[in-house]
Amino acid sequence: MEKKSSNSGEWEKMKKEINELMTEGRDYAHQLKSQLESSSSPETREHLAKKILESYHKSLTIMNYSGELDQVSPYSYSGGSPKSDDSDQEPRVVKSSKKSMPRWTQKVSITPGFGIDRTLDDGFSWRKYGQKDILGAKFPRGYYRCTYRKSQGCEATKQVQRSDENPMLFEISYRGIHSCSQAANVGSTIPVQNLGPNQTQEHENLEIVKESLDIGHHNYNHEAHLHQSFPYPLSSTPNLESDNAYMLQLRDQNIDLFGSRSYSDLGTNVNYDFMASRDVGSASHSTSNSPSNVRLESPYESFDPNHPFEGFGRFYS
DNA sequence: ATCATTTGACCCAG
DNA sequence: CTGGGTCAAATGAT
Repeated sequence: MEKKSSNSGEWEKMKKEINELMTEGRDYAHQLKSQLESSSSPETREHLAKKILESYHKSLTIMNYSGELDQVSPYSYSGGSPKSDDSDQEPRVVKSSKKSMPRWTQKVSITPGFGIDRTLDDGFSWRKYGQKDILGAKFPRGYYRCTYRKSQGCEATKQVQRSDENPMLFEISYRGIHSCSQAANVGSTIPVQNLGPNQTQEHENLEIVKESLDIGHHNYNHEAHLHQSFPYPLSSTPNLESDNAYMLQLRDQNIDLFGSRSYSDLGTNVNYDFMASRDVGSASHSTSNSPSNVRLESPYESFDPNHPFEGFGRFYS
């Protein structure tokens, strides 16, 4: 299998990223191990566990995507039903430079009260630059680009589209690889400590969801509580279950990851679309800067208990 | 004042 | 021409 020559650049970059991510994950794991031995605060441990998970998640994303470059295998897995998934309605047409960027889709379902943050928060900071009504779709599509596009020339973008059927399902399609410093440092969602230059990240995370959720204007009838707009408790709240649960989850995922299932925590469904080729200008930096999250409380805590999400029962284990 | 989001206009590929 | 993606001025938030 030969890959396009133009892919090699991407490949090298991804390789490097994966390497960094895995190394980082290992380091965090080590830290966590020692933290466990010495009775440290549960927050610290949780934090570490989260970082590890993020590292894994990211590297897997990259790996899976890069796999598409090598071999054309429609990598797709769902967190619940292994049914026809490959049939994504995505234009797999590549042509111009811009559209030839690597692209893959991730289906994310949020669950009230659980790991939404991690599901929607991919660890990168995004800035919204547009929103469009899409033909046939109830909800508009949000367009985001890397916050550091200007400063670092990072061309990564993503689109967030809420599912018609399931308002809690989001289809997030990514385009391009991050070339910004974020790429080198995955663990961006830090519960405590605020070291980042700007704390845009937590905003982004929230906004993304908020927007996407808030855009029911299309089929808004007087019937529903207009102001409701799905105030899920999302955010990058580190409000994870407990250390133990989290650790178990972590272990579970590890198994899955290297087993056959892979990341299937919250119904996260990743759909990788191959094709790509277009070197992303700058090489990846390796700044030690860490965008952080200072979110400790969720502004969307006040969601309606009236409307249960039973219809979406399949999300969380 | 700065930076992010909103939103209609604009661009362009199909 | 149409629809999807992006731009950029206005607006909003901090």
